[in-house]
Amino acid sequence: MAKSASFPKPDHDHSRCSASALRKAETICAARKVRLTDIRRDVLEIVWKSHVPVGAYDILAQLNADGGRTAPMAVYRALEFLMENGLVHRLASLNAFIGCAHLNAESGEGHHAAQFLICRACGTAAELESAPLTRALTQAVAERGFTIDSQIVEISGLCPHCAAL
Amino acid sequence: MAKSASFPKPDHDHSRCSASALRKAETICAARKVRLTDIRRDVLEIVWKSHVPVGAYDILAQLNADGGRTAPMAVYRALEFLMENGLVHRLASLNAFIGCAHLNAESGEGHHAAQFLICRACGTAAELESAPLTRALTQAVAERGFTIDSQIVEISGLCPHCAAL
DNA sequence: AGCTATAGTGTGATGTTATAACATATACAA
DNA sequence: TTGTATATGTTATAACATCACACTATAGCT
Ligand SMILES: [Zn+2]
Ligand SMILES: [Zn+2]
Ligand SMILES: [Zn+2]
Ligand SMILES: [Zn+2]
Repeated sequence: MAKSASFPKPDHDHSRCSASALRKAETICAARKVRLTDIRRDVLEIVWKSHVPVGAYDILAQLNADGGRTAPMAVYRALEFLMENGLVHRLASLNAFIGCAHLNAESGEGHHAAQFLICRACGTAAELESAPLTRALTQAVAERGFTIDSQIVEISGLCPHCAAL
Repeated sequence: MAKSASFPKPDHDHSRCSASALRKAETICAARKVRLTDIRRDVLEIVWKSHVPVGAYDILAQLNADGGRTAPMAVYRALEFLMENGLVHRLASLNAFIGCAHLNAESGEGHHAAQFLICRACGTAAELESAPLTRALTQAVAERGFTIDSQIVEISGLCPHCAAL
């Protein structure tokens, strides 16, 4: 398995991130035999416009930028689908959504546990995949006889790029 | 330092938890020279009615149960004060609030980092204080050059008592 | 093609959580 | 007492999320 990616650089070619994510999403949906409909694809595309988590109503506004009349419900339904299929994550501390950085067409799994680093300066959120952290967490929980269903780990602070300014 | 407390038992004498928390809160506020006013105390008392996190509007309803006219703002202001002074925590995954289980009149510190276990069956939330977890988290973050401001760790699942049923 | 079951979407209303803005009151110290 | 900072009251509104029900499109079958 690849080493965890570094924090997204402010000047990286993001069109590659976006295009790759969309391509993988198509593949994954085909493999899972679920339908990536227009609205779902549009929402996913908006979410992937950057590494900054975006609110449901922001997505809505972007969908309707050209005078459309999409309702909030449509956005939430699309997000629900995308989350079920592991294509986006929700950040509880921000009430916002971000594209999953660990798409893997091979894995049959839907949503997976994720940890996030969120920069207070640039707003960028990076998905963390730390085995030691997951291990420590699992262990600490198990020691207390608790059975884990789902976890939220969201760390706010300054990303290396913003700290260097 | 004491070993981390176990998950709150369904049948424990909760009036002790509550009374102790309120007493410590008085002490801490006195030490910090901040005012635990009536409304703040009332809100804290409501929060401590159980180990189940409570929503701001639930608190509001309880405050107004006798026909009062307290407004949402008052509750949010009280909660803000209580959080600043480390007396309650907010659970982002539930939009709800819970009394801090690690009150320590000695420590001059206000709010501290906390981790929570939340039972999906009984709703009880227990504050976790795991040094290894904190260490793993700090390390994983530092490795990526990220500077930590605040963290949210909320783990949902089944508590030992509910699992035993 | 035509039928049917299921999944997806449209629409309007409503529910829930949180904050803005400005007026008034209270505590405390000089 | 009188000023100043802190706390609260009040009204409105912002921001986030879901319900309920009607309608439409799609895929699979005959
Ligand atoms: Zn990118
Ligand atoms: Zn940054
Ligand atoms: Zn108790
Ligand atoms: Zn339980």
